[in-house]
Amino acid sequence: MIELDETDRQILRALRTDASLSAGEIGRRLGLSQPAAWRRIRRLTENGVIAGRRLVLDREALGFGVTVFLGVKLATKGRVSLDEFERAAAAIPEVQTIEHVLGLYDYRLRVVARDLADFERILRRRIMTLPGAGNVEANVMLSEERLVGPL
Amino acid sequence: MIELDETDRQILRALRTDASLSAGEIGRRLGLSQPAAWRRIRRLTENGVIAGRRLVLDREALGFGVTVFLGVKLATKGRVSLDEFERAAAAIPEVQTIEHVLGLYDYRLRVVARDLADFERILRRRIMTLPGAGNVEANVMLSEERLVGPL
DNA sequence: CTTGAAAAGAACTGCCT
DNA sequence: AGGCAGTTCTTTTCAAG
Repeated sequence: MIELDETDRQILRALRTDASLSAGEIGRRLGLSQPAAWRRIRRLTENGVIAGRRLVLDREALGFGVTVFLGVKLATKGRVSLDEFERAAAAIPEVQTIEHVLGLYDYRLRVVARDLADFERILRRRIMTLPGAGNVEANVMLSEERLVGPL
Repeated sequence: MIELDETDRQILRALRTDASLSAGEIGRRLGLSQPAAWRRIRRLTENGVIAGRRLVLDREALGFGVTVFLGVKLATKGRVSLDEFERAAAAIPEVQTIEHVLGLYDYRLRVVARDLADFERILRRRIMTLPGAGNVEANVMLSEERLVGPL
């Protein structure tokens, strides 16, 4: 675990909302010089606190109107079947994330589809046929609020 | 829905993995000039396909070793209680995302905590006391694979 | 830590095919 | 739509306090 001071936290708070902010702009907001802010950002990147910068795409604009969360309980669980399941799930283009979890389910999948008819096709042809897949439970996303989380 | 050609898709594929790539670098990879790539990126941003650029933070490096997915079924559901629930949930710092879903649950929450003891504190003190919260089901994240999804 | 300056690179503009 | 040339701005590094 890496120790951060309050200034580092403020930098991360600003950047996680908008990663396109320049070091100069960050510095202006926090009362730091441009090089000071830049050095801190570089340090946070080097020590791994900043793991990357990603584009946020508008799924609706891309024609994916439906997002579904799947909870999958495997029928048979050996180490081999976990790897097998993950590889097969990762090969489905509509699957956005694969989370291995402990609890009622074994895996949580985030799946996008053009519409519900498209989702049904994916569910029947791709998800239900995943190796080892037992019970599958689905929740259709109505709205999402992306918060930032603690810092 | 916005129509994209194959070049636009290639640009998005490159940027969604690493949003810090410059227009020039993108152009080099696709055999486009820097202004051509830049104009396409601007167009994608203006028409809303690119919704933003976000930092990816390493939660472990920040001292949050535990991520838990909660499925929450509300006890009473009126429009008022949905808003109330969302506002109260959003006020919990450890809550990273709030998804309103249709299915077995009403809400899915992504929660981070320093460790399991910390999570128990959050669950008992903050989650269980959310207005309208009925059944709460939890899945502890073991590992996560972030894929990109279709394009 | 700061300021200032300089070099490199990226962003942006206008004009051309 | 794309390319080329040029301008402006930011990033990045360095020197010095």
